Amino acid sequence: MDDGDEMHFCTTCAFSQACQSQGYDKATLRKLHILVEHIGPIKQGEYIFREGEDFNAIAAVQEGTVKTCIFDAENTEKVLGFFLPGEVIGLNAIHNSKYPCDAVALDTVMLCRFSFQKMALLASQMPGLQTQLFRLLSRDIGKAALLTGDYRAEQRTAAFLVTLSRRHAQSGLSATSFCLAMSRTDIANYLRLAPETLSRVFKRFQSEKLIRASRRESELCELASLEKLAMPILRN
Amino acid sequence: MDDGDEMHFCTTCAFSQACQSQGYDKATLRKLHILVEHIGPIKQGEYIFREGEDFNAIAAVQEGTVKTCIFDAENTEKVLGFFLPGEVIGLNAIHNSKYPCDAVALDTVMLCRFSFQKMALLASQMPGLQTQLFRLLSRDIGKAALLTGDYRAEQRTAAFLVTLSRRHAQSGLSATSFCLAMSRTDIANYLRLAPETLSRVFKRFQSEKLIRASRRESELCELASLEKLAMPILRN
DNA sequence: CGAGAGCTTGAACACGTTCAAGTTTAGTGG
DNA sequence: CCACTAAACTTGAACGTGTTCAAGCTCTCG
Repeated sequence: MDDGDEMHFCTTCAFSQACQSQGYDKATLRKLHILVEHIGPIKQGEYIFREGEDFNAIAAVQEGTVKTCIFDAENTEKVLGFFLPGEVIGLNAIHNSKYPCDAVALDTVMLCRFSFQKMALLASQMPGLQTQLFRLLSRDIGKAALLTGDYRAEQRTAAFLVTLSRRHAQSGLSATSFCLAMSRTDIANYLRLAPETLSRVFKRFQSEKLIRASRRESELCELASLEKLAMPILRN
Repeated sequence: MDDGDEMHFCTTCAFSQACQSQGYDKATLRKLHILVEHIGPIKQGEYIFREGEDFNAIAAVQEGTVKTCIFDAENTEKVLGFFLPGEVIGLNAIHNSKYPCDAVALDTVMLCRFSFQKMALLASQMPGLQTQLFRLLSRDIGKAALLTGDYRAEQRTAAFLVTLSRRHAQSGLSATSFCLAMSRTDIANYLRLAPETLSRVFKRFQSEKLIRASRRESELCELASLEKLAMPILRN
């Protein structure tokens, strides 16, 4: 891959975006681009990293969807999160140098991988990059809010859909019509609901014309109503 | 306050510990100590920061206990966390330069405050400090695990007590006997349980001789049993 | 001693779970 | 192209845990 490609490729990465907007010279930017490792395509079901493995790199999702999960004491899967294009996985592995969860590709995934050590070193020379990293980490701290609460199944589901919608929109995609890469079971697991409950909520939403969902295709017909439902969780 | 005092004071801060163990020279260390602002005593019920305020500093708790919370859409309080001595508040405020929650003193609190901007700048020159900051942030990402799950009230409560015990032990205090700075109501709120439910769980634990708790004093008589109960949540 | 907040206790209720059976879907080989 | 299979999803009914509501208790501090 030549420089041009790399440059183009990396504009979708949060890191590069941040640094480019800081007005660094091309030589410095190149240092960042050298760290980038273009990984993929990773096929559905393949692991990106596994719990307990040594941490060495964080990665920005380029394409596809990644699921993170752990197996609890009874060896049942617990879904921790979903990562869409533009989002970064591995940040929770820094603190004790081991990945604390599995990361699995839900569909065909392309990644932008960075050696964290080298990136941190570079961050010392590029204040913008350091700030960006701190921000990225800080943002993830409060992220679990969706799960962190005794909300109704309807509210949880609405909040999930709204969040997904907003994240899609941030990538410039449609906010009201998208394709879910994850199964109902995974969503239910993530929302800490029984699959049966989620199924019933989806049905109710459909009968109330809030959404139209066939299998994986989803359309949010009344985003405003969903946002209203999700208010207690998302607070905006 | 003279330098000696400051030095002594700061040995309990995670930052200083990290940097001292890196073998920095005294001049560099002093740069870090200059950033420290010694705040307190803050009286029970006083706010350390409020939601929406501009972020400028993070702070390590020196003494006492801090509660973080927000008010949800229905204007009911939602407790997000408790911070014991040695723990750092404000990390979740970095990403958009506003505190996303309130921080309240639950008893008399002493703080070590750092301008984050200056600290980040210093971190560029001190790789050990930068690493420490990244670790601190990364550690908080997965921290909400206690709330993030559809666990039984007993398991939640056990996990809460065990976590508290471990955090106490880390400060060199007794792991089995301590004084809770927070009210039952706050604990219940934090664990997303009704106060009534928590009360019943405490009663059950006492009748099973797992704990002895009078008002605020708590004694964990069978830490092993509690840890077993909490296993599904804490995973060790 | 009295007032008020915090905590406890009991009984009815509700939401989501569980279990069991049925339906749809996607993937496979004849 | 269709039949077959396994997995995912849906539907219904009984159940259980935690909530809610209402009342009573107990500390603490004026």
